[in-house]
Amino acid sequence: MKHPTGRSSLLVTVVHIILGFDGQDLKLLLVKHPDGPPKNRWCLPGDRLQASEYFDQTAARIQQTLTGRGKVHRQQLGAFGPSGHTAGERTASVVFFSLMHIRGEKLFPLHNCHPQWHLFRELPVLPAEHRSMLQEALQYIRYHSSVPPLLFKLLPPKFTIPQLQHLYETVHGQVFDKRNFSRKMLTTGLLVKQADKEKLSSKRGAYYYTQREKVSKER
Amino acid sequence: MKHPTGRSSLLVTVVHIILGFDGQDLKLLLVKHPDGPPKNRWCLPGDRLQASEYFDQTAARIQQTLTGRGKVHRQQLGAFGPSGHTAGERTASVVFFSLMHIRGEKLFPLHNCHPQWHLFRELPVLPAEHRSMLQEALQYIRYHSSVPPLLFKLLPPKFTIPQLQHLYETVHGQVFDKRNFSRKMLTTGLLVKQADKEKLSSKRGAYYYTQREKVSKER
DNA sequence: CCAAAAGTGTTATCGATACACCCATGA
DNA sequence: TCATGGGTGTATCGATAACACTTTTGG
Repeated sequence: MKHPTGRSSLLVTVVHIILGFDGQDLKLLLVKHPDGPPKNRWCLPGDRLQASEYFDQTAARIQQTLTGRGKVHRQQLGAFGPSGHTAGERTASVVFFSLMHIRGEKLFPLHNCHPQWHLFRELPVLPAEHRSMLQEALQYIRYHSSVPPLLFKLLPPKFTIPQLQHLYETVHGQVFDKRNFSRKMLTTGLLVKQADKEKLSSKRGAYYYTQREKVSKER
Repeated sequence: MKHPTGRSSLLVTVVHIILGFDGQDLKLLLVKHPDGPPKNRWCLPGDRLQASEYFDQTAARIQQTLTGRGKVHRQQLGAFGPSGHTAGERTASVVFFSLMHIRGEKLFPLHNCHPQWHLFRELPVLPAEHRSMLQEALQYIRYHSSVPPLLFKLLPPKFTIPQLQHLYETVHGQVFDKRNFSRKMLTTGLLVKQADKEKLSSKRGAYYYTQREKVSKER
């Protein structure tokens, strides 16, 4: 597997784009470094590989450390860079993204970086390279959100169709017809209607749904 | 952009999966290392980054060196590994794939590696990690071959519809209805019928087509 | 004249879209 | 009782899939 020898002088980090949905709003997990660089500026969470880690294990560890949860959807976007093209030190990043629902637990620091959920629609300005990583992630998610319903990974255990529609509209940046939307979601057969309703955001209340546990193989 | 400091001990290489189509058969470009490792065994071409190279530049250089052509479609699949999980030396690979038509020119060695086109349907056994890279590339190509017609990148300047169908069938590993196939291809508006015919593979002959130069912005 | 591959047209089905009204309830 | 958001049904259109026969020509 090895190619002509030589030791890389690259610094390789894993950057992890963590999107969350709390039932109302889409959010992005950002961290701020008190001692930088970049100093005191919000950016995407990331870390170096530890000994014997695969890239995806690093991503899982970052997420586990920050959010306390590791068993969630996660996917690699690709390798970026290396940046620092002219300088002596070069940095490459392997970028992952993850979709999780936010239960409201506390976030934990990673290497003294302060983590915080940010409303997706009101993000602070990120470093240029992080912006392009985020753009690619969004592009990927939009493109893949329909057929295998990727965005379902963002859902809390119980959710309503209007919440789900709101989520799709946020991600796609456009509005959908509510009848067509609910029909499409329902006909996937992946949603299970519950008996109880969510009554906070409307007087009538909207039925809760859960995701179907397992799609049994057809016979 | 940088994260907590420390120098990576990783060896980072770029692996490039180059698929070619000569109008008849789908082929894969493999190289054999006379001095290994892996010794005297066919595997996917690859190389280390040179100073100031981006990953995609490395991939372009590999392709340029081996085939003499650099201006072709190329895409990153992602980062693999790092392998060598237990040993001291760890290797990560950033994998690209590329689709090009084969004009029949000579191939050129890269670092003494002997390159050769192999029939896609009769590939030698590759190292395990290379097999999984190839699997992922195929999955990607199959999934994305319809909407923006990715496989068109494999086509020579002139080709026939039956050749195109044969290519699709090879990649997908299944057969398609010839009437539906040609209708779908023609209605994309991306093909331009030529006056002359290809007469080698049939008595009647099949019309040549070319790809439309540029899709002019509507109206 | 015949084998072999190229080329062509119609119908049925499915999924996607557009669109308008009634329901339940807290205030 | 009414304003607010939740829930439902129907008609149309375009894309896809299934399917069979005719054309050309080298041998």
